[in-house]
Amino acid sequence: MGRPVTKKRDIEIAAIKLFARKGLASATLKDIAGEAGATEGALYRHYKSKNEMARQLFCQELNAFTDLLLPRLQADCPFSDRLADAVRLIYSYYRQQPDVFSFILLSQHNFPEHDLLCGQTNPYDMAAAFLRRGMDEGAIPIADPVLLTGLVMGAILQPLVMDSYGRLALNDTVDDYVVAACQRLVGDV
Amino acid sequence: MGRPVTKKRDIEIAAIKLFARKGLASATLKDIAGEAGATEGALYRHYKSKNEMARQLFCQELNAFTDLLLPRLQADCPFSDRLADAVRLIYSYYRQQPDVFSFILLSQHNFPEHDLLCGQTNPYDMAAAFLRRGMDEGAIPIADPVLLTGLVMGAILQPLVMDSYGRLALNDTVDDYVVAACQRLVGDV
DNA sequence: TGTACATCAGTGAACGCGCGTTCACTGATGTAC
DNA sequence: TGTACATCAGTGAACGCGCGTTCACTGATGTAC
Repeated sequence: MGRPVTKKRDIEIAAIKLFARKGLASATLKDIAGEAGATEGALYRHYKSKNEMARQLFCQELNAFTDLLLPRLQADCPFSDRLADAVRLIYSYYRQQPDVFSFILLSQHNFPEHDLLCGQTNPYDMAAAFLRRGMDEGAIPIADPVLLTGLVMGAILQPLVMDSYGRLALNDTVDDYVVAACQRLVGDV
Repeated sequence: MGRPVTKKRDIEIAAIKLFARKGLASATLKDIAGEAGATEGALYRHYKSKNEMARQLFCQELNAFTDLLLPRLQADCPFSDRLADAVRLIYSYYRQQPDVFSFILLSQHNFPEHDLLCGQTNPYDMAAAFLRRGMDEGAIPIADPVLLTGLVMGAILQPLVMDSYGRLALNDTVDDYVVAACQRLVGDV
């Protein structure tokens, strides 16, 4: 039997929460240690440095999410069902773990090259491939898949950003509307 | 005749550029002074502090932009023309001043209360009012204006974000496609 | 026109604070015999 | 079972660096007479 409980998980949860709410640069180790009920030194028992911790948490959480998302995007069902599934998954993931989701969203541009290294795929490439397949299947009109990815991802994610900044209160009826809006956006036929 | 040239404008341009590219917290005064061809002390001849400078630049640039946008949104022409005008203005502004635009986009959540103070209106409220009027006029289906604002703003802005991070190359044909996509998205009739 | 003074953007060295990081130490747990 | 030792998460004080900020000083320009 390995050593029982450590504070590693507490530190991770605290770090994700504070990174999500204050940003990577503004969340200090003092903040994180305080939130986790540990000291700053404890952090270095589990991670090499603050940046290394942030990078590792980012990859870990991003991969956990894309492991759920990818099967939905590649499923064997009509394009519009796959799109609806994906939107609902994203919104449900955000509702269950808002800090994790905000952390991924906010930090995505802070790890320049490691985007590609930590996982086989990143969400943007996955979305572009998904849309490209929809075009190949004749489910949606031909267009630049990368541009359409931007439009769709933006439309899906912006309401979540607005929710996390208190500009919008997400309720249960929202998902259906967003699904329908995305289907209009891609020009579903 | 007032004093001739100072370095104030150089410092502003350098600050906006570095804030846009590195973020408020990561762009240091040393960076900014170096980029502007000045010393760190020179900055304090024009601004009380780094944060004060950032806040002032943000308000100044945001107001300059909304002064252009608002008339388009409130014009006396069909709803779909107003929408198209607004999209084209945004994309043209971004193309002409990418650093300014990225700075506004990135910094928008860093000035909690001053959003409302520095100008009469913020872009999200303006967009929501614009969409509400479209619904009142019967130009688009009734929906939650704030949610629809999120969807539309996200769709419009995300391609610009992707362009600034090199994921997407904006060319001249993009604007037309984005305009059409937004019209589908709002359910234009 | 020339002289004395005021103003002010800019300089560059210095300062002090807050940050990430280090380190000697503690104490609890697991292992060997 | 009991004793000696190894391991390792956690502590908290200390360190040094980089940052924003300050300040005495300079030099150029405008103004008064």
